[in-house]
Amino acid sequence: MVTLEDVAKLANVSTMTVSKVLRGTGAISKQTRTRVFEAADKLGYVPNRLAGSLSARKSMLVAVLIPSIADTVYAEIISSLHSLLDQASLSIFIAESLMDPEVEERQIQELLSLRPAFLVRSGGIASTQRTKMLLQRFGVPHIQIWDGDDPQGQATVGPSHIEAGKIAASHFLELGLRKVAYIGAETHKDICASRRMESFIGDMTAAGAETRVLTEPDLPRQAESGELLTHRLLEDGLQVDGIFYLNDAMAIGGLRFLLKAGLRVPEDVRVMGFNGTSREQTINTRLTTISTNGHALGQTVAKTILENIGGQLPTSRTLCPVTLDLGNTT
Amino acid sequence: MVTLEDVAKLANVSTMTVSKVLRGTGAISKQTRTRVFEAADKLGYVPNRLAGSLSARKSMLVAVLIPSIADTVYAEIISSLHSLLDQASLSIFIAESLMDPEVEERQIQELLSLRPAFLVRSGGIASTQRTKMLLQRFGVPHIQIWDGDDPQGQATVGPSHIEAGKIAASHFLELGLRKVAYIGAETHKDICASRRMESFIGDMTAAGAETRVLTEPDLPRQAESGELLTHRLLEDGLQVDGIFYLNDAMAIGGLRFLLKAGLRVPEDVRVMGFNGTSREQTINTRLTTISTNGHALGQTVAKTILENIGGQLPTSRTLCPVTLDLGNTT
DNA sequence: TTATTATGTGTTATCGATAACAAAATGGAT
DNA sequence: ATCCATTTTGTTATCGATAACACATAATAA
Repeated sequence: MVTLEDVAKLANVSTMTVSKVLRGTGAISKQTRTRVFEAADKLGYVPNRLAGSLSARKSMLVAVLIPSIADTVYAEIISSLHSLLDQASLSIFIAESLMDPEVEERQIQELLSLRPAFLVRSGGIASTQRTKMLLQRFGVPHIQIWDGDDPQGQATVGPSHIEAGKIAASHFLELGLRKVAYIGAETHKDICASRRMESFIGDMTAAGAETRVLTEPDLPRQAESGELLTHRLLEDGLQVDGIFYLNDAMAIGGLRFLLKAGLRVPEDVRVMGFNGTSREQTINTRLTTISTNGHALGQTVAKTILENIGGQLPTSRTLCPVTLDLGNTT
Repeated sequence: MVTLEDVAKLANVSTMTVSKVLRGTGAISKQTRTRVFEAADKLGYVPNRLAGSLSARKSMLVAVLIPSIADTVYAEIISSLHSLLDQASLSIFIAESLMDPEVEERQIQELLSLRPAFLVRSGGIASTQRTKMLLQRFGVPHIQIWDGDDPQGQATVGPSHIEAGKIAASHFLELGLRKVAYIGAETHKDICASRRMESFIGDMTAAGAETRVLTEPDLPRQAESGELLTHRLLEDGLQVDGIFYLNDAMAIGGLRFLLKAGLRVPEDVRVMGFNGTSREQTINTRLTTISTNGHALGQTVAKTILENIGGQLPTSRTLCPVTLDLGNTT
């Protein structure tokens, strides 16, 4: 393995000089610079950032902890985050918390063991006491994303799920709906979803509408679950004129079932999703949904990181806009 | 920051003893073990893996380079990879190549600077000469995924895109189609897509069918592009009875356009996608598609890594199955 | 010419762990 | 009590860089 020293020997300078040249710090004459570059190039030298970070007591790593990489929302955020951080030579490493506080704790420990410069962590789950202590003790600049309503991190970037619920409610109310349902899954773990549900149900109830909540723990948040729960809702003989789903996938499953059951959407029942991830995928139906812009969120996070790298990350809160995307299901 | 030494002092032993206890190596008496654990616990010690890896000359890092994190296929692979590697305390860090050989080269360099134990890299693009040299020189165990037809890595895991194209062709031929088109995008960069296209067109032509290829560089591989290119195809006045799309998103866009244009699917035109990512998302239409199992792929990769960690990664090739998912568009 | 700055370049200590080997403690067996 | 084999613990060197400062060398001023 080629080291700084090998390059130094070939270029006939000290390792320190090579280090300076390669990082562009310090004052090195043009000739030695080219000599060093040539040597490094000839040897195919790739710096060892493990050693570098250890020595400099600062790393170029950004740790990201999200519930699931396979979830489009987070994937989009990370992708956008990556593309900006990349320009600053910051590497991203990721872990999944699966919405489980215990897992989150373990993962954060793993992540911290790499001594990242920043920790980007999805909020929305009830972190354990130990997790909070760890974060505090380590003093890593810590950005919480997704749960914009809860300013836990030093910086918080995310949509307000309370607002999302309000938007759904006000839209349903404008349409004059009087009997509505919320259909979700795993509500006990997902604080963000709970916020949407509560503010939605709260507003609807306050306006005198009849409400119903259907959730079931340990149900994957997929189309089939939407179908299942919608099926259950209808079985109960309940007549609803609007359903707000946990996410788009479940809304689509629900739609599937409603149409199969002979109901007309939006004439008989109106349907609203959350997340806007399905806009791309549907053919005739454009789901009415409340969407957040993952790309923008990622950008904001990246900007926050780049602006504060090396310094103190100030406490701040950025609320990302949530917008109502009118489709043809309401 | 708490170090090994702090723990050692508190437990009244040497750092080496602490190191051994925490890693479970060497023979340490039960009492010192508990003493060390208690001390570590009290101090909230989290090992510094930068230092550890540097010292042990081996890291617990797995580098992953894929075209795009936001792409469902890859996200699924990484997610499944993560969940297995996690059990072995292997951390994943990722980078996007954007299907650009230059970017790939830069990213690989960044990734190698962390001295990963394994490099998982998506094939399907034409790597630069320097990239190949780097990989060889570094001798990192290197697993190529996605392009199962091209055994470039020490281990290759992926579907055969040639087979995928053949499956599409044979299905179309069984249905008696005589005039078919392939609609794609960015074909010059994406070798995998090219393989599908070529084997599809090859087989169709060999069977005497009339074929047409419509691709355009620098077009995002999204629904809109599918709409656009399908529009263009129809404009040309060409009558086709089957279209094979680059991926599901584009197929869905295509479908959207075909239906808008008053064509019946599958009666007038048959449509086939690739990837099976949309099964979840559609409501009435189940797109006929050729799908690969990203989860299984990730598992295979993880297994390969876990089995060969610390040792030599033997050259191997695992072809992942591609299956025809019959929907109602053919 | 000598003193005084800049401008380059090199020295030494250090970061936080682990490997490899060395030393001490323990426990029978004689 | 002595010795050898185990079991347990500690020492020293090292991994590959960087920080901080020290030392040359060249450029400018007095």
